[in-house]
Amino acid sequence: MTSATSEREPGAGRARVRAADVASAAGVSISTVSLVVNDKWEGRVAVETVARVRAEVDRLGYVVDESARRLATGGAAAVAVVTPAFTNPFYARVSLGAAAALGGAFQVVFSVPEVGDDPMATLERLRGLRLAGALVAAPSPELLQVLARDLPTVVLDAPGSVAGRPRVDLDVADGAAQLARHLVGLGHQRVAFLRATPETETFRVRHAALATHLASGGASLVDVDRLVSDVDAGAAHAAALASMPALVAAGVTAVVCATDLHAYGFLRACAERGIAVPSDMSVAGFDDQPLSAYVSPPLTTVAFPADQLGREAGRMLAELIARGVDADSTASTRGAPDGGRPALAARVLPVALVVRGSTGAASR
Amino acid sequence: MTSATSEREPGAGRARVRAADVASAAGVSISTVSLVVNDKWEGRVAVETVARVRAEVDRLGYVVDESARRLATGGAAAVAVVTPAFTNPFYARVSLGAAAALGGAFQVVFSVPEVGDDPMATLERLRGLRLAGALVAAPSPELLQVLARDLPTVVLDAPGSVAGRPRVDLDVADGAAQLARHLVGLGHQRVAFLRATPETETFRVRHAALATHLASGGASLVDVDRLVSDVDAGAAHAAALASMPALVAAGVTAVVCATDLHAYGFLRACAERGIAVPSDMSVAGFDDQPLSAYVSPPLTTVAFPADQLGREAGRMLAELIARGVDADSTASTRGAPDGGRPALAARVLPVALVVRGSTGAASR
DNA sequence: CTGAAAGCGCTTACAG
DNA sequence: CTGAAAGCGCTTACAG
Repeated sequence: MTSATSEREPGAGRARVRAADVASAAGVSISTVSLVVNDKWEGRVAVETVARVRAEVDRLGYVVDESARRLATGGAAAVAVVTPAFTNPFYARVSLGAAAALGGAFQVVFSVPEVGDDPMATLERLRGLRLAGALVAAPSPELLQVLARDLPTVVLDAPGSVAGRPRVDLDVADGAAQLARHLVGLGHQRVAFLRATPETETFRVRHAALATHLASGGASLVDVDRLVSDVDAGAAHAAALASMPALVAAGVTAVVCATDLHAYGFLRACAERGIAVPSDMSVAGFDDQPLSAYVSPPLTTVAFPADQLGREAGRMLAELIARGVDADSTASTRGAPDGGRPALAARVLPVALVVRGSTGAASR
Repeated sequence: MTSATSEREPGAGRARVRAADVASAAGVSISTVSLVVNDKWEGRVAVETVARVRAEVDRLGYVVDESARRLATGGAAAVAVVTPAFTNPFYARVSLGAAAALGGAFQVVFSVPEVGDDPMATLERLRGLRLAGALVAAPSPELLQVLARDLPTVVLDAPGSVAGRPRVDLDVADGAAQLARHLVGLGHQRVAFLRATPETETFRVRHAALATHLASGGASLVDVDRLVSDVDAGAAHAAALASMPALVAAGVTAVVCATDLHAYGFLRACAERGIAVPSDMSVAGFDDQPLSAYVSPPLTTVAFPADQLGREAGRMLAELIARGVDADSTASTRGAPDGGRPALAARVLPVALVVRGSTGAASR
């Protein structure tokens, strides 16, 4: 009672209950316990026995050891969800959607590159987990290559990167087109783009499609120095402040931001510089984050169906795994529709422009 | 070539490399491979042998199977991080901090209650993972009770709930006090509180401490009907709109919101109702979310050190696990300082009021 | 310095 | 309907 360490041996109370414990308590064999807890007893174990085993399972609080189960079955029960940023609510929603679609059948492991470890190292660690597959959002090309080598992989939001790979994309280009038409309709002639770093495919497409559709509407995307930042409101704010003079000098009347997060920072910079939105300057983003309806003014943005993206990709991955087919062979499946299930190669989700108060008629 | 299914057998290419493969390739035994990959070879394996094994490990791409390793060592290599909401950036930052502190030694598993499964079911699943411990943020009392029963657990941000349990708290009461003094100093006499549901301890304390310190400053916290919502900007916006007339009728000049997320919704409601912030109404929150500096006006709020909270709790949990002591025995350690390490019972992190543009002198 | 063997807790044919 | 036994891929005394 006086010594804190002697009153209880270290780790006491944490002894796990094993199938053997349940078996001896119920007076049956381990095999029977296994059959019962895995619901494979029908026609193989007497109902009374099942009841007896279940009672002991409850009483003792038995839970199957996943490590042992996986080792025995050779099954890979985990799926990795790899996203660029944990703190970005967009990816949180994507992850949630994926977990909803996969959580029943697999343990979902979220990779957290933000913690600062080398993504490759993370991957190595993941490989030890007997992964059944992976979901990779907006990946860098290197990451993609390593991951998909021998693992069923579904890629999210990486428009145009690797053809023929199972993937679900957002129709980012169409979103940019809608936004371009909206701005042209409002009379904007000179538009700038607040770019994101690192510049993954999805950002490149947003930029390029915007330029194309602005041009076909008779307007132009003007290049402004330093109008680029990480995906972070604070960084975007600083970039906006730095390039504001150039923006004004170039006669820009509308700025499209690579993400809503960028737009928040840009909006604040306008407020601080006395630039009225939208009367002096229109501002728009991409994502439609939950908060975008609540900033001032509420943000015009291209809405991406985050949870649908995650859910859809999750479903696709589940099917890929069920087929027992890896990414490479799926790619070659495309040319040979054999009347079986359709190829999984690609799915594009529609996006929608949401017009709110941050865009308006072009100022002179 | 024509049949998509015959060109490759299901799952082909996914055969894992085992220690036995490395062993035979290197001409050594499995034991030696194990010793080498676990860096336990010094003084036990010849350096040339080590080199040979390592070469084969690299060549074959061998990664130790975690399931087998855990089974063999009996080690619990995973730690669960349980937070109320995945999509709330505050908890994302907390989780990141925890992962940073624990990620090296453990696999960190994030529990995602938002997916909609019963938290108790989640817990059962977690138990099969050979958890070494758990971090639980702002838990419901039931959850806490089940979790800590036989698992080293550190509780985060649950002020005043369970005494004597290893925990790290935010000095929420002090934050509320600072905010109360700030408002009193600005001349506010009638203040309202936008409450959060579900009302966990941390929210109760914010509310109570605010009331107390407002009172001691000669001001009062007035009760306003329907001024309550989920932790969500949209829900808060609706609640704000609904209670705005009552707020005005009651002569309230400042509203403190349970979280910044609530404040975003409230701010928008003010904008829509033509209530100027801060000249007509002051608004403040708790959290200091990354975005709070970028809303309009920038939000006065009590800053919580999210990553420090996660990191600190992670460190504490790691020590708890290293000691091989569970939550209960730690509690009893408190009364018996035996010259050993200090009790882990509690740690309180300071918080700081951040004054921005959303609070100002009380309107008439 | 090296390897054969036991054991971690399961699942799954297989034999009764 | 039930159980003994092999095997999943490791780690770790133990014996050489």
